Amino acid sequence: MARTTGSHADITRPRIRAAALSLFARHGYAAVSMRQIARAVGVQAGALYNYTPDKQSLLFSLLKGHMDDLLAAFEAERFLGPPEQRLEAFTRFHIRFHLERAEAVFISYMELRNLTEENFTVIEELRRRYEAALEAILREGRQAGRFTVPDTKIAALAIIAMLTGVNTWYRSGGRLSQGEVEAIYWDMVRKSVS
Amino acid sequence: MARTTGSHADITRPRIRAAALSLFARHGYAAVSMRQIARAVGVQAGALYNYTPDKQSLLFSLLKGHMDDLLAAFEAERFLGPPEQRLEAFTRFHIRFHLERAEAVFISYMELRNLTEENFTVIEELRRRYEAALEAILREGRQAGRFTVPDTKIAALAIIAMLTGVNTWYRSGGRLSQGEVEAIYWDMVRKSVS
DNA sequence: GCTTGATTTGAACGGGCGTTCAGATACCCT
DNA sequence: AGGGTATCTGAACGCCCGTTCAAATCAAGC
Repeated sequence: MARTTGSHADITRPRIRAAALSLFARHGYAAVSMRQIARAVGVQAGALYNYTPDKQSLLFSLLKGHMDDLLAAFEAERFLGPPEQRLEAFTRFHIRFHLERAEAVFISYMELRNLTEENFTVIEELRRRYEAALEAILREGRQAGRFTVPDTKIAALAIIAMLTGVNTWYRSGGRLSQGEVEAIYWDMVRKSVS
Repeated sequence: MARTTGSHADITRPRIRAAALSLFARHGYAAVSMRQIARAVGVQAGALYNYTPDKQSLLFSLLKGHMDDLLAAFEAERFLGPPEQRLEAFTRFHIRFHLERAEAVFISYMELRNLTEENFTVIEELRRRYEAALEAILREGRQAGRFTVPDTKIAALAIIAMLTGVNTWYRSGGRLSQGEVEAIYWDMVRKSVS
């Protein structure tokens, strides 16, 4: 009989994913070899191929997983109430979610060009869906006369770029707590669409 | 006597830099080989080493050149007048300058991690100087009672992240002209610090 | 405790990497 | 016309790459 419980795969697979995520974030996909990932896991390079058909699929799986997590977490939040409240919830959610997974966020932006065209299309569509969710909030706020936004599509992209920028400088234990950072950014976001 | 005018170096050097810039932007520093760069220039790989001691120096030179250009162009603008006017000038300058050199901007963000520690420090310091220039505008505007900014340091980073985000979606010939984009972003920046 | 299949090893494959350098080439100068 | 040097070629160096696969190892169920 096959071993179904407690098999090494249950342990090795996440360790490979974690090692690949960390190494890709630190050195870049192209600069990291399968042997380096294997070494980080404590295994020979050949063993990785029990878990991924190739290096490209490993990258794609990490990015796809990250985007799926993002959309799932977003939808689980169920933003309710008036537009201002929903925009604030989005702002705080975005900062919190992205700070919690800095490495995944990093490679999701940096390694897009290392995806095959087919894989890139998939990730881009998921990202587009997330952007559309923010744009919907802005559009409804504008229709309700609560927001003044010349172009909701661009405003959505601008806000996301601004918020994601937190990841480039925030370090926990620094001058500001995460809550303070959220408050500062919410202040700017709120005013920028008022 | 040495050939001093019309030497091939005057032609080859910029072609190497242009090819490297373009290839690094498209595929990433680590994924591009010296042989690929040479092929794009129409030369053998060995010839590149008449112009750069090694691949790392070539990358650093491109990034350093970009940052020097940025600071030189910024200082040449001589932002004058009241804080609002200077902030608007900064906003439009940033968008214009960055859209004009999308490839250099791209690698200046993406390839920082492929710099040696020493080279990274140099680029980081130049970037810090640019950020400080924006922060100075915000700080003076706040002191003059024209801006409401809870944290000028973070506001500067947030604004720069928002503005640089234009590069990820803007394509000339698209729905909006560059002037329209500048106007939309200036509207958001202005309000965000009001 | 043996069988069986999941998991891993370790070696090999062809190929590309960054860099070096002796020799060939091309062009300016006298 | 010929000398001299800036520039380039082409081959070579040792090394690492992604991937494959037969054989070894391991652990669960009988």
